Amino acid sequence: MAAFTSKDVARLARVSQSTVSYVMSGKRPISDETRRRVLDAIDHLTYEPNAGARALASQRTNVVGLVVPFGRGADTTGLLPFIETIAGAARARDHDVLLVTTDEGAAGIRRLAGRSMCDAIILMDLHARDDDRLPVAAEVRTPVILIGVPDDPHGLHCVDLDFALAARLAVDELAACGHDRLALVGHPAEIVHRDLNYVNRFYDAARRTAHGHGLPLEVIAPVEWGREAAGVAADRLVALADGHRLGVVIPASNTVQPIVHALTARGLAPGRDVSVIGLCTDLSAAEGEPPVTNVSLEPRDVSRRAMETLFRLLDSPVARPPTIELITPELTRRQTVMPPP
Amino acid sequence: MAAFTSKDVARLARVSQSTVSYVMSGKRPISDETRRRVLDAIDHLTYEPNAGARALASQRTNVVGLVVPFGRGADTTGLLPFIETIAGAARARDHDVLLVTTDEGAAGIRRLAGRSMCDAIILMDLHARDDDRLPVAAEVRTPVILIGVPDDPHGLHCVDLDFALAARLAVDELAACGHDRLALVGHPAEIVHRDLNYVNRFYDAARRTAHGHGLPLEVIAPVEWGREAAGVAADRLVALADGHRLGVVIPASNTVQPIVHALTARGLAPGRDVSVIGLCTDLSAAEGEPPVTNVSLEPRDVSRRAMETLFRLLDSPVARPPTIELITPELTRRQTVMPPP
DNA sequence: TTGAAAGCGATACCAC
DNA sequence: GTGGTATCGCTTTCAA
Repeated sequence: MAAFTSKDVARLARVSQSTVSYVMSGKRPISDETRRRVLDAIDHLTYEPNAGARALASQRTNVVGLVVPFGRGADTTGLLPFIETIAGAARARDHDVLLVTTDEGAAGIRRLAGRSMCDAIILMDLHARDDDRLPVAAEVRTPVILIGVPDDPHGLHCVDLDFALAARLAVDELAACGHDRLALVGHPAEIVHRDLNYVNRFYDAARRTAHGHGLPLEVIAPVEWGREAAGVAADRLVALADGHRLGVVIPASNTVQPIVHALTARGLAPGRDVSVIGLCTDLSAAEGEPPVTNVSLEPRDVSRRAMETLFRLLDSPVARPPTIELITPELTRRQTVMPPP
Repeated sequence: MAAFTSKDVARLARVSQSTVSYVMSGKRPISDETRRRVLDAIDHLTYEPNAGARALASQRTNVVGLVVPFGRGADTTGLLPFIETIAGAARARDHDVLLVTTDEGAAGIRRLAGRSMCDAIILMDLHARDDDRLPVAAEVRTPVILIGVPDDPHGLHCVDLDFALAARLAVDELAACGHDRLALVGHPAEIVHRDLNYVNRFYDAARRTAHGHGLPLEVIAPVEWGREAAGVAADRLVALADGHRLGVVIPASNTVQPIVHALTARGLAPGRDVSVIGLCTDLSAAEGEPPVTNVSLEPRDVSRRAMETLFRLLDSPVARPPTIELITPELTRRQTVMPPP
C-alpha cells in the first residue's frame, strides 16, 4: 500500500538492492536461500517495481503501443476483436497495451516512440497511399508492425488478411454453384478513396477470377452504409437477377446485413432466389437472419500473427528483413447461397 | 532520430537543463528570448521528453488505466464507444490510455497501481457483489472510478446509466400507448448471475412502474443470446400477445434484434401487432430492421462523466467524498411501438 | 554467489 | 530570470 521500493525489500531480506533486482529478473544465478528470503520480503511488502524507474534504467517499457482507428469518422467495425487479441497476446508476454487514436496522426507515433512509451507499435487502419504516419513510423527507432498492406510499406513489417484469396474463394464458390452472373457490391466512397489498396486487391482478384470462369461481373460501387444506400444497391441487384442465377459478393462487412435485408424485402430471398457471400467476421455472419455464407476476416488470426512478428522483433535485436504476411481466409457455407441446380 | 535528451536541448540552447524543463512545464516565468532559444532547440532536435524519467521524477505518468471486460467470456457488446470516448477525453487532457483486461482480475489493478503505471484507473464491467477487484481498488493509492454501481462501492466514485429511470421511461411509454399487458425479456443467466445489481435496478423499477399503471408485467428470463433462445422467448411472447395489446421491454441490448426478428418471423410484427422497446444504443436501434424504439444506453455520456470525475480527482488533491452519478437515458420513438388506438 | 555504485533522463528545490 | 544539483527507483556493470 505504502509504495515500497526495492531498497525496502533489500533491507528486509538483508541483501543488496542488486540482488533483489536479479531475483526478479533471473538474469543471474541466486542461491535458493537468498531467493527465498527476497521473495518472502517481496510478498510481505506486496512490493511492485516502479514502472517508470524500470523503464528508465532498462530501456524497456514492457508496453506495446496500439494505434487504433478512433475518431475522424474512422471505420470502427469489427475493431474490438483486434484490440482484444492484441491485448491478450501482449499480456501473455508480460506486456501491456497503450492505446493511441488514429486521429492524432503522425504525432501519436512520434510521441509513443520519441518518449519511449513503448517497445513496439502496432499500426492499424492504414491508408493505402500517402499515409503521413508511414514515413514517421519508418524513421522511428521503435519497431512498427502494420496491420494492413499499404502500397509502399516503407520497409515495415505487414500483416493482413489475404484479400485476393478471399475474393477468389467467394467467386469460385459462386461459380461452383452454377451462377451465370456475378455482382460485387462495393464499399462507401470514403473507404474506396482512402484505402485503395485492400479494396483493390479484392476487386482485382474478383474480376480476374470471374473472368477465369467466363462469368460476367458487375461492380456496384460505391455503396454507402445504412439502409437507404443498401436499398438503392438492392434495386440494382434485383434488376441484374432478372432471368439469371445471380451471385452477389459483398466485401464491405457493414453492408452485408443491410443488403440481405433489402433483397429479402424486395422478395428476392438470399439462398433461394439469389446468392450472397459476404466478407465479414464469422460472428456477424452467423448471427445474421438468415445466417450468411461468408469469407472470414479472421481479425484474431491477423492480430495474433502481428503480435508474433512483433515479439520476434523484440526478442532478436538483429534487423529482420521486412515481411508481408498474409492470413488465409476461410469460406463458411451458411444459408445465403443457392445450391447447385 | 537518435533519442536526444533535455541535456542536449540545454546545450544547444545554451541554458541549463532545469530551464528546459521549466520552458516545457511553464512552472516558472521565462524570458521570451530564452524561451525562443529553447523551443528552437527542441524542435531542431525533435526532442521528446522520456516518459519513464518524467514519471519517475514527477510522480505523474499522464496515463489513465482502463480495465475492460475482455476475455473470461465477458460481455463485449457496445464496449467500443466506451473505450473510444475515454481515449478521446484522456487525450484532450494530454493523457494516454493503458488497457488492462478484466480477466487479470485484482492482479491487474495491483499491477497498474503498485507499479505506478498510471495516475488513475477506470474500472468497468463490475459484478454487483463480491467483485474481488473492489477491495483492491479501494485500498490502492491510485484513484479509481467505477463505471457501474456495485452493491457496495467500497467508497469509490461510481458513474452509470440510470437504469431505474430507463425502465420507467420504457414502461411509461408503453402504458401511454394503451397496452394492457407487458412483458420483460431478461438477460442471459450468466449476466443475471454476475450482475444482479444493474439488472435488478432495471427489473425492480419496471415492476414498480407497471404496478403503478395497474398493468400486469410478465418477466421472461433468463434468455440467452442467439437465435434459438430468442425463438423460444418469442414463442412465449406470441402466447402472451393473444387477445392483448402486448408491450415488450428488452433490457438486454444483444437480445433486441433477435427478438424483433423472431417475432416478425412468427407473423407478429413489432409496431403493428405488438410493441417492443429495447434498452440499447441509438446506433443499433436505428440500424435495426425495422428501427427499434429504444431507451438509450448513452455509453459516451457515461464515459465522459467518468472522465470528468477522474480529472476532477486528479486536479484537486483533496480527498473528495465518493459520489454516485447517474446518467439520464432518453427514449427515442422509432417504429416498433404501436401508436395509441 | 553477492555487493557497491554509476548511471538512466527527467523534475524541482535551493541559491543567486 | 536562471543555474546547479539532489532526487526519483531501478538495472547493470565492475569488483570481490
